[in-house]
Amino acid sequence: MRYSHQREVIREIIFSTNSHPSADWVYAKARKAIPNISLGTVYRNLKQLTDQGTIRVIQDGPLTRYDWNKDPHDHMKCTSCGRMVDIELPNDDLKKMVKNQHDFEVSDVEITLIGKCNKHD
Amino acid sequence: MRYSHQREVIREIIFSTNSHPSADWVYAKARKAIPNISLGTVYRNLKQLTDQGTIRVIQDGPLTRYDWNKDPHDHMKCTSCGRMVDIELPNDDLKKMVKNQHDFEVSDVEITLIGKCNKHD
DNA sequence: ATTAGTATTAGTAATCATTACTGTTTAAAT
DNA sequence: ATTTAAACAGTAATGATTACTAATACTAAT
Repeated sequence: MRYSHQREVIREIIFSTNSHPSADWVYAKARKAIPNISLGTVYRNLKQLTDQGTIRVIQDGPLTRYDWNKDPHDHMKCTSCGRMVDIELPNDDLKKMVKNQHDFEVSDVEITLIGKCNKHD
Repeated sequence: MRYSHQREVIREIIFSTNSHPSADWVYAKARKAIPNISLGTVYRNLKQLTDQGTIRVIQDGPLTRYDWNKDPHDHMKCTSCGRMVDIELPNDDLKKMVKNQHDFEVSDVEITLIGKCNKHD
């Protein structure tokens, strides 16, 4: 894939945060570096970066977010502050169990824990 | 909540399938019973039925789907046929572990297993 | 360094899912 | 039967994402 300044800026934005930003948030950030960057450019490059495995998509309800962390991991979503935090949960047992009991070959496990983080009560 | 024929038809459609239908699919079905039913009516009633706990929403990537099964359960999504099947997975250990290790009070656990079901190889 | 070829871009229009609005209909309480 | 508000059909508006197009800018070959 050919170099582009826009894509590089977008990549850096994703890699600079743990907040799992939306396309819109990336767009706002990107405009600070490249004021006339187009929203379409943001979407196109987010897709390309995802396709080539540089970043990944996470789904927060109907919201699409992006994440630089490609290691297998899960998420905790706080209902009070809305923040989504990474967490690593074991799932080997889950995979085995499903394979044995349902003959379903699991390639990926997505776990989202919804609740309240320690900043609230 | 006042009775409405439209809502009753929509409710029956959801309860008649295990396919976790989208709003659009429900709309298409509903038109067979009530040809001039409005898409807005479908959305409004799906929301009402969800709010009153008669049905529930499940998220399939960016797609919103509806489900009559309100028991706590998870989903297996087959990458070959796209079908989403219910499965009950234990998660008490998960909750305890997260509470102890991260001081995060889990109210809901959403697990989606992505892989291949036994109809494919 | 110049050129040529094509991926990428900005800007805009189009699409898709969902929600909001509005005047009319209808359930259901009096 | 009359009244009242919830629900409706039809349509417009919104928000997220994708598609289109003519201009621009990487990059490889000259």
